[in-house]
Amino acid sequence: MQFLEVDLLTLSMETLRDELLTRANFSDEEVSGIISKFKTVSLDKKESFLSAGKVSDSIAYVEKGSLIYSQTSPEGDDIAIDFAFEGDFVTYLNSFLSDTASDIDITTNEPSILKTLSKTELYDLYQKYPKMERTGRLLLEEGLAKIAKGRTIFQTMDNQDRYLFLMKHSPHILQRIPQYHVATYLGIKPESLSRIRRNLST
Amino acid sequence: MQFLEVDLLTLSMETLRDELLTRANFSDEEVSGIISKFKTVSLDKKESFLSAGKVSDSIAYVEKGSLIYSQTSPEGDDIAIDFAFEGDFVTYLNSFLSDTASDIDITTNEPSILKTLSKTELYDLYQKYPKMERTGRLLLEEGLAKIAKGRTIFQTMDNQDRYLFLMKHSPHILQRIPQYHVATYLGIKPESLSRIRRNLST
DNA sequence: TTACTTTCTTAACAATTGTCAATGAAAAGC
DNA sequence: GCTTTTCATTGACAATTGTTAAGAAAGTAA
Repeated sequence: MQFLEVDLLTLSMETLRDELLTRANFSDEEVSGIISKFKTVSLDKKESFLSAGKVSDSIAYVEKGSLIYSQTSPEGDDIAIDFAFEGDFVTYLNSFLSDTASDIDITTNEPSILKTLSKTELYDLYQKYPKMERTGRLLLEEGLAKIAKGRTIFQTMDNQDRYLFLMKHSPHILQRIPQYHVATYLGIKPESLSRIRRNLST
Repeated sequence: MQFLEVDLLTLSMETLRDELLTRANFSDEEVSGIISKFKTVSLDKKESFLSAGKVSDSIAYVEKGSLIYSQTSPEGDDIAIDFAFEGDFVTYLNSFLSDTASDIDITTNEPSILKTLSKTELYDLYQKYPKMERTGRLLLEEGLAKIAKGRTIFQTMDNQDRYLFLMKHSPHILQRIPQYHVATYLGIKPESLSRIRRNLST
């Protein structure tokens, strides 16, 4: 059991290493220096990574598991904003960049292993390894393109087409996230999603 | 008239200069070297900056005027995806990053003056001025935070609240963009936006 | 100015979604 | 095993939005 965990961590460490290596030509020592700053955090199901009211002062690389970004409406409903899976970087930029209180929660959807890095440590790394700026820029470019596409989906498709799009392009979301969270993520009520699914199966 | 235009260009040039200066400590020579690579382009109303089917191979800084990102639905309707105003950088990242054909159009909403830079020139600048990576990263961070917020609005607010949000946070859009474009931007039909406006005024 | 085009509003009806309440199924805890 | 909780589905009705078509208002050009 001990060995299994060590294997798992070793494997996961290499994943983050690959992530960094593919985006800039760091030397092995540089990559090790960067990775050594990350801290491993294990969270149970439904544990919080970021709570509304607190400042998002770190980023996390998802080694294993999944997380849900959610916002509580004035009526008290929880609305899913986004999801994160293995290989994703997690933070709430609106809070992170301006050091202001977050209006969203980020909680685990299942037991998860994260590699975290504080904002201070990240900025130290930018200072120490200027090539990191490129890694940061490339990750942000990909993230921006992805989320912009997501917003376009909302503007151009109706509810059923959004669900079909999710089935086609993000089946892992439907497999791993409870359906009522998928519904609010699509901007509709769980009952409406049930109806859409029923219509599709006939 | 000649003088007026020169004044205008000089003024506008300094705007882009400020944009660069505030995000990294470039020397005056560096800023001049960077800015000299931009080309000034004047477009009339409803002229195209990017057409669907073509690759987005340049970025543009909006010196004056406004532009509309739009997508044509399978039914042939034009849907506004985003708008750009003075001070914004314009490109379609999905196409720009992967050199694939764009599925959206970017056209001027009014006569506009743009400062354009080709992808090749931009990457040369990243190479020549490593500090540019930081400028790029910072612009992307702001852009990502902004567009992520926009998507959250879609997921958490109903149509009326989205319109009220736009009134409060982006009144310039309502002042300068035709209402039927604002409607599709909000994900609704122009007739629905009219109804919402009528309900609000009673 | 007049004529023309574009944009915005209105109304009636159809279609979709939300709301509320009840039931069934699946998962979690004991 | 059982019980309890959570989640998904269904149906009836209300509320909202889409559709279609018409006309009013605003903007453009001759």
